Amino acid sequence: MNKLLTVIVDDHPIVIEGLKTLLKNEDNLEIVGSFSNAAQLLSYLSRNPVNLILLDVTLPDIGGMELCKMVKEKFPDTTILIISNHTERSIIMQTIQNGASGYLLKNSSLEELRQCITGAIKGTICYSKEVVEIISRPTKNQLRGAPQLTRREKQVLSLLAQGKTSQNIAQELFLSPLTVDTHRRNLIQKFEVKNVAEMIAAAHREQLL
Amino acid sequence: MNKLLTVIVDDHPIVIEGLKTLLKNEDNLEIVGSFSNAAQLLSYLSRNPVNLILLDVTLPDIGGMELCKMVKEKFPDTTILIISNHTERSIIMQTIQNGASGYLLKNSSLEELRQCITGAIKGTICYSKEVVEIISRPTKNQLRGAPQLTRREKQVLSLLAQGKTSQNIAQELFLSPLTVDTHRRNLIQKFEVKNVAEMIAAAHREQLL
DNA sequence: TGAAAAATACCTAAAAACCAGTAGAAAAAA
DNA sequence: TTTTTTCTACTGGTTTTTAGGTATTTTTCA
Repeated sequence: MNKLLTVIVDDHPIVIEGLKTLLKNEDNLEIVGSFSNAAQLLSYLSRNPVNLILLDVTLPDIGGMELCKMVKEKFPDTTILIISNHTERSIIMQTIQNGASGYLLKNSSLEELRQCITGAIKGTICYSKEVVEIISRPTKNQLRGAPQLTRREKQVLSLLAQGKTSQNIAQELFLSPLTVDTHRRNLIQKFEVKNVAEMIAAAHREQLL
Repeated sequence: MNKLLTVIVDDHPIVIEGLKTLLKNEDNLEIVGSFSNAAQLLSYLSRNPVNLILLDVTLPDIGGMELCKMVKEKFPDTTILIISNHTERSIIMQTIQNGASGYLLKNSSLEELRQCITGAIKGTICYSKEVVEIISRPTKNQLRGAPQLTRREKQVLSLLAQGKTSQNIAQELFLSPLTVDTHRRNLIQKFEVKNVAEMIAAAHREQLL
């Protein structure tokens, strides 16, 4: 089997050197080039065959995200592995959407790197362990999550969103206005907001209205 | 060019089969999955790249509307086409507002479907013929419409939604609290609501926040 | 340039919301 | 059945909003 023709794209020379060293002894892989920006890579690709690209997402000229997309359009048979420090879920998901076959953090072990490369070449998408964690843990928006509301509180919230005053609500629910007031205060505490206006906005964001 | 990776989400197996059959012979599109509820779709999306989602709005678990929004937040590059039987204007408009790239009725022709898919992928929003008719005749709701707000009013509205008091806002905008008060009152009048809480809810409905 | 719209600011007073507690009864969960 | 949560209601006090106005200065645009 031919060796995998591999290039590295990263604007940190140190990272390039590190990867080169790490992969020097891999016998099914040969590093044929390394570039510090997108233009260099594209120029090289148009002249030479490449099987695998190890790509950083932060580059001086084009965002790695777009670059990934461009490369995949022109050279769909080339496998792209993202090697990055970004731990934001959205960025990771986006790169995959743009055609990358995997995502590794720069502190990944050689073992993980090797595993991801072989996986990616076979066509599967491959993440390093930490990345899997990031993907599987819901976003902080979901993490903080909508507060747990009681039945009564939901009722009161909904009536507040209709512009009703405590008195109105009390009449409607056959309660003392003071009780409604308590519910209102508990709601504001649960939502961790300053007043009803902000609470309505928050409730809307959390799809509670 | 790669084939468009397409998934179908509908709780009617018959619709799924129908769409599959219709699209089987499209050579620039490949159906890689079909799901009967939102949870299945989300789980698949987190693991696999998808270019196009054909989505029904009525699903057993989450409303297609919310689902649409969620998907677009997490995977903004995925194109969503709504395929539905709902002919209510508000629903159609809402899906578009939530990030869908088009809306078709289930009785649309293959020709229309094809046209909408190519259009949507290119970034334009695409409706089938009947849907265009529905949209073009405005409803009484649309007649009342969202109020016309001035620049300052929008600012104040936004800050109110953040739970700020008139004093806070005044400081932030270098105004007299009394001025902010005036803006607030004008806003409440324009929205024809009773207080700020209801206004925030209304503003959210009209997609002004 | 002149009219209309928007932004600014003020007054008064009542109504409502917000804050910080407490506490008994009812319902749900352990 | 005991414990916990939820629902109920209260005291007392402060801050903010709301409702009725009026009025000057900027901006905008026709």
